[in-house]
Amino acid sequence: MSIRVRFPPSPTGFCHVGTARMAVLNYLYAKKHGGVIIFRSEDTDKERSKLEYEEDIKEQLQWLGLSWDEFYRTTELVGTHTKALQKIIDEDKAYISEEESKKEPGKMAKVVRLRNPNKVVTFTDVIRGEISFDTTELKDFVIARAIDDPLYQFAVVVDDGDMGITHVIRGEDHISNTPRQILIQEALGYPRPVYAHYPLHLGADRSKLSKRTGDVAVRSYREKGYLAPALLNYIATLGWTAPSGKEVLSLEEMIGEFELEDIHKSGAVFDTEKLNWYNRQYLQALPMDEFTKESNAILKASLETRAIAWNEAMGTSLASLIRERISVWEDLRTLIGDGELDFFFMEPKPESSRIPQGKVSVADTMRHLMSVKQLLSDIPEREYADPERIKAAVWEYAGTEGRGAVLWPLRYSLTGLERSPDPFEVAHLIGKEAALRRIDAALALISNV
RNA sequence: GGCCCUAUCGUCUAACGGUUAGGACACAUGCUUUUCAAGCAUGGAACCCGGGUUCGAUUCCCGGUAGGGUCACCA
Repeated sequence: MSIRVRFPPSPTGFCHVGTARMAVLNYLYAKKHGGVIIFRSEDTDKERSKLEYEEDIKEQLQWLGLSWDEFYRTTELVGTHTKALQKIIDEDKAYISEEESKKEPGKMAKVVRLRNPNKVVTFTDVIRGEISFDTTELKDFVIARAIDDPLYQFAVVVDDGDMGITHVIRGEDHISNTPRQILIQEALGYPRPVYAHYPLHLGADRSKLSKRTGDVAVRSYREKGYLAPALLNYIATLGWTAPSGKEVLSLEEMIGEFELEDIHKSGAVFDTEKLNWYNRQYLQALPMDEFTKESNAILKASLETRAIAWNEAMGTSLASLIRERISVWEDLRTLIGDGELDFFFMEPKPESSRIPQGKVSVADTMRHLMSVKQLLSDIPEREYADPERIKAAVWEYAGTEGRGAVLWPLRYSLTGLERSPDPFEVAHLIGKEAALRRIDAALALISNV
């Protein structure tokens, strides 16, 4: 029998990490065993369901690299629900009950209730083993608001049955719904699928992940500049460990290693730090031209909003330096927003008092700056293209005079910042002419005091 | 509160009765060509508690405790 799984999100909000986890786990299992994946938009709650959310869920899952074979909307299947409902009413396994509406107090409504056989339901969960419930306390629970308006519990069972779902892989918040669904299933005469309930992930304080404990929408991670494969990798390994022990895995590798039995039993805290680490791994692995394209786009946009002239060539040569410093694209926006990269695109504004390093005198600092300027200007233009060559030119002098005393004022004059990449790299990137000009500017500044 | 599930470093986890309890993230310290970043090295850091079973329990069983889930005419 071929495997058929489903992911049935309810389109009542943007695609969140939990939705993505459900989709990933189902996807991995189906792909591993050559099964069929059904995406079913569980839109039975007509008040909260919106097409906009359904679109978002599809969009984000596709962005993550997931796909499905069949797509349905629960509300478009009501015909079959009504038929199934009528069938068990006719068989007296369910009945219509006229009672006061809970949705509209004061009004009478005809809801459908299942005739509960009041027995102990036992089922086997692939992840947790045998679980049993006494369903007596459930009473004759409601399965439809009206004959043509089924509740989720009922619709799910009918749809799963009709679609031949063989494996139900879902969060453990559904574990106590399972006996209820099994009762409906048995009334309807459908075969019981294999169940696998994975634990929910938690917020940093071990509480349930909600809007309050941080970002949960996939789209917000995307907007912050997380890479799809990185997020996917993290989400998949949050609650599942590959038998090989590998932590960084491609979708293909995950499919190859995936088994339901390896899903953990306890809930894991969603750790943004670790996600960032994953993202960095993937950022590092990006082809350089792809990285540059994106970093240039971010750089350009950010500089232009601050009215700083954009320089494509400069941006491109900055790429590898940027790659060393960020984990997520958002980090680059922060970096540039804080002005830490400005000196590559405009003249820096050093403060004269900070040009000398520590207690080094102004006179000595000026002497060093002038010497370094001479050493730099002696470098032939073509050799200036190599930062190593620049370092070599200055190194011996810095060694004898004191590295800090020489290198600090050099770097500070070039960047105007207390923290920056090393002076040789900077001198190389901004070019010989600009470097000499900036040293002159610093000398003028410091001698005026 | 009833019912259900879970329990190893701060976090994610490995271990499937006998290990110096391993790895990753984070953290601390050091090193490398001033600062920053990266990199490398080193380090601190865990078996929830109490009973059993056993020659021997982190591992198996029971109880407690804690956390989570669920108790809708939501999904």
